[in-house]
Amino acid sequence: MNVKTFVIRSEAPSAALALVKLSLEKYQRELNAAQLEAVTTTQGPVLVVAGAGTGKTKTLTYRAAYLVAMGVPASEILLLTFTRRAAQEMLRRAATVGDARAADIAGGTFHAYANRVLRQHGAALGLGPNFTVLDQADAEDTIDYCRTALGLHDKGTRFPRKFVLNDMISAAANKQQSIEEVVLQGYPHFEHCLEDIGKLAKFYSHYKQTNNLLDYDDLLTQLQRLLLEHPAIHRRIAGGWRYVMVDEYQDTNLVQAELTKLLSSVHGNVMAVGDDAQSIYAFRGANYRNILDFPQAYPGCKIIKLEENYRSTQRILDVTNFIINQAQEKFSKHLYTRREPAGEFPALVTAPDENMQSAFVAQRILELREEGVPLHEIAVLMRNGRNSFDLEIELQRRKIPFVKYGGQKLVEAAHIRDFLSYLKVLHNPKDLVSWNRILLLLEGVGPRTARGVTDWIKDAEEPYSLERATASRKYVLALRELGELLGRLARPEISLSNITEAVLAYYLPLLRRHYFEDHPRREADLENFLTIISSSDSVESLLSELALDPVDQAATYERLENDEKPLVLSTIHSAKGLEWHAVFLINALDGIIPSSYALGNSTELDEELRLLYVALTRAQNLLYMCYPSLASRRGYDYYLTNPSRFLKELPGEIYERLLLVEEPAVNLALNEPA
DNA sequence: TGCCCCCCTGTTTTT
DNA sequence: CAGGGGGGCA
Repeated sequence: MNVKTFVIRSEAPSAALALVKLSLEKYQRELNAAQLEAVTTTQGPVLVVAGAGTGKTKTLTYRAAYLVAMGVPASEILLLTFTRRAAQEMLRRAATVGDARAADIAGGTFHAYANRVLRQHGAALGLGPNFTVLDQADAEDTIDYCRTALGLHDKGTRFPRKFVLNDMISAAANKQQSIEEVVLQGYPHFEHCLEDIGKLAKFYSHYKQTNNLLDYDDLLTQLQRLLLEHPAIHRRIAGGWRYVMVDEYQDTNLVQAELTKLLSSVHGNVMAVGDDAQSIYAFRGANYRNILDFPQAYPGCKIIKLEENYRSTQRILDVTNFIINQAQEKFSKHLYTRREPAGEFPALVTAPDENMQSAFVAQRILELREEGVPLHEIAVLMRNGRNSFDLEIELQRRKIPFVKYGGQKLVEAAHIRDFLSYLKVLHNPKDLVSWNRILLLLEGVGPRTARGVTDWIKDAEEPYSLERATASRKYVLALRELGELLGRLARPEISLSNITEAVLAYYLPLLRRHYFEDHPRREADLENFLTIISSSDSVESLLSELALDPVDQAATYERLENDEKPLVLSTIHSAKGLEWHAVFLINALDGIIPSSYALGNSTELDEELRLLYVALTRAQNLLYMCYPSLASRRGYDYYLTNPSRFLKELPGEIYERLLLVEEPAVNLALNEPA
């Protein structure tokens, strides 16, 4: 098909034109040719393939500012990004580039955007406006609840666990496949219970429908359904977006790709930005093919490549280019920089064991700080959240403040979820999963009793009159106390802070009993959590904020004692899009990166390689790739390890090796005058 | 029948 | 380190 573009000239007021001319000089001065082209190409579909550190964010930011300066109302621009943080940061910067109005551009994740639209138009699908969003842990609990309801819980031992079930159901939604296909392809060892899994998936779906619940995948698929099945609504919504921009397009899944198409279908002005070499979310249904297929999906699409790197030194790029070239699937970009000088060689650091690795990292960080590098300009990256435990202890010992991103989140910790369950029940008295959770905290109440009570709640007119739920006198007092508390707090005039205070007073004794061994730590967590959420103004907004934009600090969070901005610890996934002066990658071991789960499969192995690539390309000036040659399992039982297979082939002339040795006692003797 | 405690195992990454 | 399963006990 031949496609030409025909530009309809807008009759912009001349004042705006003058402004554009004026600022165009600024754009020409501050952007390179490819970036400028991406910024000023406003009509039709555009794909920007942007290598790591090539000014991707800058390009999007300037484009947003440019569009607004051209006179496009901010309310007609939609910017979809991977995290809400990224969107806010981008819009804030856009406002400083050109026009303060740029800050009013609608931005956020696909999920957050879907949430907004569905609250408004969900009625067309039979959704109430006050549906509850289930985060992953909620979804798992709900699935577990459904499993029990179907009586699949005591059918023997081989039934998948709740998080596996959730993965299956989610994969089916994200890849637009049937649950049977997913199980047969990805979980052949569960083929024998295919039928029960299918039954459960159906029941779960039905349960969500009748209880006004949406999980993450539903947010996307329901929005898709809304746009597909209701042309009038589709026209109105898509008609409102004159410009659609999608960041990190390589991490979109099929549904998101489809949504992009649907949302931009009226005006046809869509820009996708991404890097196929940085696709790291396949486990979530992301398909990096989306970005490769973009030109086919949007005939007439203009492709712009950004290849000049502004972030890293040449020596870092030499290593990262080599790394990514080991991929089975070849990438077409080759990053270069004009930065001078070439910088320090990236270092491969072999530590005798994990403690020494931590000691090295901590010591080197302190040295850098002495040299004037602020702590927050340094990051320690790891494959999974638990890889940093040893280092965290070392950092605490040396009083180095840090924040940790990724890994287990505060809102996923059992005690925080307990606490939130009270709020959820207040928000939605028919939330049986949350009821179940808080009932189980009562002394003497187990699954069976809890089940009886939730069965009663399901049809109860006054669900807070809990004492009517059971004939057994054993629990009546505890149930009455709980019911009265909730009944008192359910009034609309009670403020969120009053609610949290009362719930805390009620819950603390339960927490101490239930998590006796480590309750002080958990109490501290809870306190920390309450400070974080104190800015919310209602239970409803708090809950949906938490589901869609969870407090992204991990549960272990060192409070700062002074004003110094902390060192950053982060999983590689959470480090996406960020950069630091110095980057330490720790535990770069075979079996960790690449993960042992990916070893058997070259597609997954490639994703691990891209992940390593993402980690290393975060570094501006200094890069340390560390691994311990001896690791321990559960604190004893040491065994030898191998460094990541991806690092083995690195040519000797592009990096340097650092062998760690303990300061020999001899030196002390020599330094001391006899 | 239902609850509680101990032991075991293993979750990579996130909206 | 946390959650699930199994066994023991009321």
